Amino acid sequence: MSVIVRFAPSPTGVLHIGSVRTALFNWLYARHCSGKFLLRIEDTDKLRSTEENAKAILRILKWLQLDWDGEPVIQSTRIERHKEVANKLVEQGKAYFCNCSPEELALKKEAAIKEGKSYKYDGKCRNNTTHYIEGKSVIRLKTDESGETVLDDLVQGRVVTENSQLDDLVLLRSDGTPTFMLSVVVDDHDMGVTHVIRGDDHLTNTFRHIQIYRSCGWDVPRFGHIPLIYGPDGTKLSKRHGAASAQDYIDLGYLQEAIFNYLLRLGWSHGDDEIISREDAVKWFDICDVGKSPARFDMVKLQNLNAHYMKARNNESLLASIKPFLNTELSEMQTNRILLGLDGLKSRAKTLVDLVKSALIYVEAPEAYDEVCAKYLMPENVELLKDMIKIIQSEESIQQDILLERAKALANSRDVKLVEIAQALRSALCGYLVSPSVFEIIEILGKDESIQRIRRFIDLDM
RNA sequence: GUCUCCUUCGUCUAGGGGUCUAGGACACCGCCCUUUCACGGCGGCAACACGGGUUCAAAUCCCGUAGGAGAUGCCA
Repeated sequence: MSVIVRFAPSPTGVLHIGSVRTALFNWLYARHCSGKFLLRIEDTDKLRSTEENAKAILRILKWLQLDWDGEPVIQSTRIERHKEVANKLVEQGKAYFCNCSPEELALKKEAAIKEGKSYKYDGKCRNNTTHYIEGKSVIRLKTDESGETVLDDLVQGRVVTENSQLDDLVLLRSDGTPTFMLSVVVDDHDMGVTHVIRGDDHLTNTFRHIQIYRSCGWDVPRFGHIPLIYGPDGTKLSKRHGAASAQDYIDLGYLQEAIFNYLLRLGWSHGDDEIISREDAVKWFDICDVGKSPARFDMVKLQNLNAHYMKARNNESLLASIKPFLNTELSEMQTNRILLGLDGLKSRAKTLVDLVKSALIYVEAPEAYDEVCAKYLMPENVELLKDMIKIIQSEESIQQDILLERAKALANSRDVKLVEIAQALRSALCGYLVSPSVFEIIEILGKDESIQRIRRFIDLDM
């Protein structure tokens, strides 16, 4: 039997980073098994679903290179089919019309809570031969009242629930629309899904889903409930923790391969391997190896991985990734300077945002200077800078090694440390005191631009 | 409240009865490299939630306890 999995996000909001991991695990499992990875957009909540959200989901999956098979299934187009299944269950006596009003049920629930009892629908309409009332009736499933339902979960292991815990869930709402419980089961069945890999928050729902499968007489797929991702405080990762959506991480300047690797290692591992390529991930991944315990999201570790993957990228592709973060178009000269400077820049950055900030030295002269730079405007430092201007002017080649040697000689003759000259130059060239090698920067900027920046700095009144 | 699940360094994890004086990675600390800061190299700190069993032997199996999380919708 070939494996068919699916990712079924609802476009009611932005794509959560936890959902991305669910998508990733589904994709990996499908590719590992040479199976199919299907996509279904669960847009039945028409009030909250938007076209933009749906598009954003597809865009992010593409960005992460999680390619899906076939066309995405749009759940809202399948409502008639869902209704058909619900009505058939009524005909077969496996479901029934319930005319209890939401208000009535809310009261019962409130009363139950007051008494400290657990609430579940009391099945008032279950044995009535109630007739359908337009706009009022819902269809409820006749859930097994006794016995137990066993779930042999691929991740969580064997989980058993007493059927008495389950109540008669709503299949079709009073407005005639299907609930998630119904839709998800019907669609998974119709799409031929063999393995349902989803977040752990669905685990208890699964017992209800199994009831529906059985009532319909359908094969129950295998389930794998992956643990949720927590924030640093150990509760479900959310907006409150800062970045929670996939787009947030893109905007923060994380590379696709870093997010892939990070999410992969959250709850899954392969011996001592930390840096794992897509190919190896596909080769090694198995849903059974996913851990049962939830993991906390660690931004710092993501940053470390991101730094690694930035260093691993070639400069052309890094430049392409940086461009969306720049608010100006680059001239050819600026582009070339950045390309040359990227080696020195990328080992110093954690994110693309960092990288862009530091790359600005190759785009334009400093707009402002850090206060600490003022120190290098003292007369003796200005003298050093003037000497450096002479050196830069006189050298035929301003190759960084040569400049370094000349600067060392200058330091010697003036009886100062090289660091004094370097920091003075850095102030002039960058406007701050942390950067790649100043001699490299001079080489890349060229004689004219370098001298111009130094002169401008010397003339400053700080 | 009820149901379900989870618990190894700060974090992600390896481990599945003896090879565990518990391994790796991130973070942190120190040293080296060094024109700054990074990178890189070397080293260090640091964990089996607790209590009972089972066993010659338990991080590993069982039972409790504690803590945490999720579910408990005519949301998905």
